[in-house]
Amino acid sequence: MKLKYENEAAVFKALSDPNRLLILEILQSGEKCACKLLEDLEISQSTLSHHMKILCEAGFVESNRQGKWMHYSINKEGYENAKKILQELESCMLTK
Amino acid sequence: MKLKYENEAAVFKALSDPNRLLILEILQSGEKCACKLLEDLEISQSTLSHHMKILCEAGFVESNRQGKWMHYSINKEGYENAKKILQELESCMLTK
DNA sequence: AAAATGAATTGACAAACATCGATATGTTGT
DNA sequence: ACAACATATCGATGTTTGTCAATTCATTTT
Repeated sequence: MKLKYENEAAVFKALSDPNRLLILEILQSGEKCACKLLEDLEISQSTLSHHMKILCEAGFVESNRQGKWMHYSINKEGYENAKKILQELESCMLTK
Repeated sequence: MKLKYENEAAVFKALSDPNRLLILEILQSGEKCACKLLEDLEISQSTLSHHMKILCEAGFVESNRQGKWMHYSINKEGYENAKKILQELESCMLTK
């Protein structure tokens, strides 16, 4: 089923940008607000927002608004899902 | 270190295309020659060759020429590497 | 209600990517 | 050496992606 591969490809696509990997690493040390991420990440505010959307949609990050600040934190589900896909890909369990 | 993230991003980028995931799955059932892959994969010969190069360079696939046929097979190292990166990313062990 | 502030969205643009047809390279059999 | 075949490379093209500045939206504070 072609759709399946597209969903799975999207998961890895989220991990295929250096800035996004850096964001994930920074978040490993705990929840951060967007403004804090911006300090560490020589990119514009709109670019950061764009990356965060991709990471959230792929399940790697959770967001929660606290007042006017947006707080981001690691969502373990994304990692579990990515590892599961890798595992299935490796053991020939994907359904056609 | 910026370079580190680029190398890691390239690993996941290799997995971020539906056709390449399909190729990996097909190879799970054993070594295949390019012509066999071409039969299953509604893409042109040059496109297949391009994808195989990416998969090989990212460490997911090994190639070995047998006469005029090129045989491709799964390279476990790529999967181990990808899982290692995911694990490090998850446990905050990446060196800055 | 108005001003201020943080984040998301929009529109534009260049770089990267997937794809193809055509051509080149490498291998086998005549 | 040559013809046939399998694969790789090249050049072109349309699409996707990462990026930014400008704008809009949401929230808080005055």
